[in-house]
Amino acid sequence: MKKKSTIRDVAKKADLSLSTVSLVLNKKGYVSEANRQKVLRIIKELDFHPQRSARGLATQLSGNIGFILTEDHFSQSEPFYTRIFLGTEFEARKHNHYILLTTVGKNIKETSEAPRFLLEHNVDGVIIAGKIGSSWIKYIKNKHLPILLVDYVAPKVSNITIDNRAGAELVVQHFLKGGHKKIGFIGGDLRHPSIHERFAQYQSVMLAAGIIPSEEWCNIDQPNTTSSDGYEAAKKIFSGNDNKPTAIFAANDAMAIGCMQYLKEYGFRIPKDIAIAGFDNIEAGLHVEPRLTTVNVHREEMGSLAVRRIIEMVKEKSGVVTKTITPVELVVRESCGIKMD
Amino acid sequence: MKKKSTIRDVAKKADLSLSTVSLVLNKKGYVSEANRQKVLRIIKELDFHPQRSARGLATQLSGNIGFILTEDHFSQSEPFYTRIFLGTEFEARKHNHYILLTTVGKNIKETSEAPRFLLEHNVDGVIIAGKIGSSWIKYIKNKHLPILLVDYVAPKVSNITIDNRAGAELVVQHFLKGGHKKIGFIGGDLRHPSIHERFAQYQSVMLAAGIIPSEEWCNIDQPNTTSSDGYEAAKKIFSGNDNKPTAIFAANDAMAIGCMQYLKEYGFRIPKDIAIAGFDNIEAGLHVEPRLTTVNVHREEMGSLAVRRIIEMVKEKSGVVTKTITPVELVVRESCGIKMD
DNA sequence: GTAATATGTCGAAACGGTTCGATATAAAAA
DNA sequence: TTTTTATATCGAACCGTTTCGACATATTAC
Repeated sequence: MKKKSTIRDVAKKADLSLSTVSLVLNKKGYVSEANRQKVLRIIKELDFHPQRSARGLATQLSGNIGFILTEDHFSQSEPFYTRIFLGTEFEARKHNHYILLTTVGKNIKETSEAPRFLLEHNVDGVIIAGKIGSSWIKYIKNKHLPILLVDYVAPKVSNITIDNRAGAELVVQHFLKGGHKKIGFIGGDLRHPSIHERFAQYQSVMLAAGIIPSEEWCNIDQPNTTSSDGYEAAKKIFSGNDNKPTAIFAANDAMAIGCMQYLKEYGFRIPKDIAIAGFDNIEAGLHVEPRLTTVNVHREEMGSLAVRRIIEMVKEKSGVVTKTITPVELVVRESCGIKMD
Repeated sequence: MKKKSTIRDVAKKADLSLSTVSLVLNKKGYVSEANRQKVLRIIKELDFHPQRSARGLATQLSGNIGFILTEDHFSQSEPFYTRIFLGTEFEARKHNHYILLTTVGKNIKETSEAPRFLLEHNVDGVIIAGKIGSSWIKYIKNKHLPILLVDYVAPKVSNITIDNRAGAELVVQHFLKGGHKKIGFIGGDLRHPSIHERFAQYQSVMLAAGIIPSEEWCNIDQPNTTSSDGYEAAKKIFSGNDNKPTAIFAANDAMAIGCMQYLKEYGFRIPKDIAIAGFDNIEAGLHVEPRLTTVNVHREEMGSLAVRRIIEMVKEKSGVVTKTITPVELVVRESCGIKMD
């Protein structure tokens, strides 16, 4: 029907200048309380919303935040990073920002072009979730854009990570409390810091408990951390090997589920013969039989934390590198056969 | 290091006016081939990229496309719509557009506020994936924005849908060819047009084959179409009922998988005792034992189709309502125990 | 009582593009 | 040859906001 209203319409109707209205809009400078109320009222009346592009042009800020995911991370059937994205989306709304999601190849050469939002200076900062090639990080740094890594680390870059060590410790202690000694670990892609930390902490807790973890209980050679990697890892450990573990700590839930699949097919009873626990607390862990004991990770919260942090970084421009660790907790279900007390 | 270059820098270096450079940029009007080449070369040299906000302000177009998903659709563990989103993202890149993803409550009242991109006129068109309350559609229409529904229908709104009837027919025919007569259907949320069509076509193919589908073979009362709904539906059909079907066509893969879970737990052998097929061809169908026969849906393609279509709609402004149906194909795996020939 | 400071308002200049005539020349039609 | 039409280039206005500096008034300090 009627045309979009602009700040001019508001100013005219309020019998004030553009500047004053703008000051109200941005909560800046001095405006008398009476006029501020008047302006606010008229803005409501006209259903006025400042136009993004105009504001962007004037401030040289887009109000957008780039969210980069590698293609393989996005395509994973279990939406781990997607959940983090969702968290960013919610939080961004509150701060009147938009998230621009894009996927890229692992390294910059693999893809024909960089995300357009980088080329067009259409984001004020970039959040990267999960493992990514360092070439990308270098490239973005070069554009002088704030970067924040989520569930990944790189030198001199701010990040938000999971308390993997605490999580691993909770799992191993839980097994120990249940009387297990021969606790194994399955994992893949140890170059991912999260996986690496989980493994490292598994080892040190075992040693601290006076148990030397046997190599026969473990398999960390899988290329990835999907459920089929878990299946393969289980095969390696449980086929033709006398020194079998009685419990398995999987690097993540997907692998745990693949592992369970193998065990069930080959007649092992869970948790009676083999206890098992994962990490991440993905949905699917609720739908397996028995339900999977795991470590809960606050994915949405990591996302919203990331947004708050990156907005700060955009404002500050100081370039201080911050490292934030988000807590985890043990979620005990039936796959371990151990009661909480 | 150096500042972002602007169209002015390009013009100066090329010894041409702003207008001419702009014409080259937008492939409009007349520009001599020599000058066009010169401009293009200098753009490369200066690594110039027109700034989004400036262009947006001038054209009154944002270059953004809104992608709306209801919260429950997004949160589903199986990323059906997420895949469609991915398709839109890829396609949008090619057309130099961005996708703004947002989630909303089922109906407009449930959520405190409309997506900001609607308020701020920060999108040129809106893609809605999956079922959504009609209040939303009305609201967006009111903003005079082009709308395109994907995997959903509403009166007087353009859409892109799946050829559900063809898919259902393929499945039922496949069962019939395998000698099955007592073919059941499980489903939920029949108000979703896709589910409804699958069920309707199941019925009509059965009738056409001279079989009256017994109610005892079917369960369509589940509230949703998740795997636990599938589990429940299977329980209804297979517990305490003599007239059991020998084959089950599930409204989607998630339900099929839930159904398989029930059957396995209660000692039915798949496909020997019960054959089963789903719809959607989700990843998880590959990871169940036996692997799930299903109907493949081109999700990414639906997404890219959607983007192309909505961009056309933005350009045309004609408001012609179009309905596009995307094809499907049968994917035969082991869960039916029927060979292809 | 005057100088310094805090508060309130506004005009005008950006920000970086697009696009509408106006103008000039070359090619085609009369 | 003159008139029309197609091709090429440009200047200037415009899109809707923010923000700087100027100005005016009210308050406080000295």
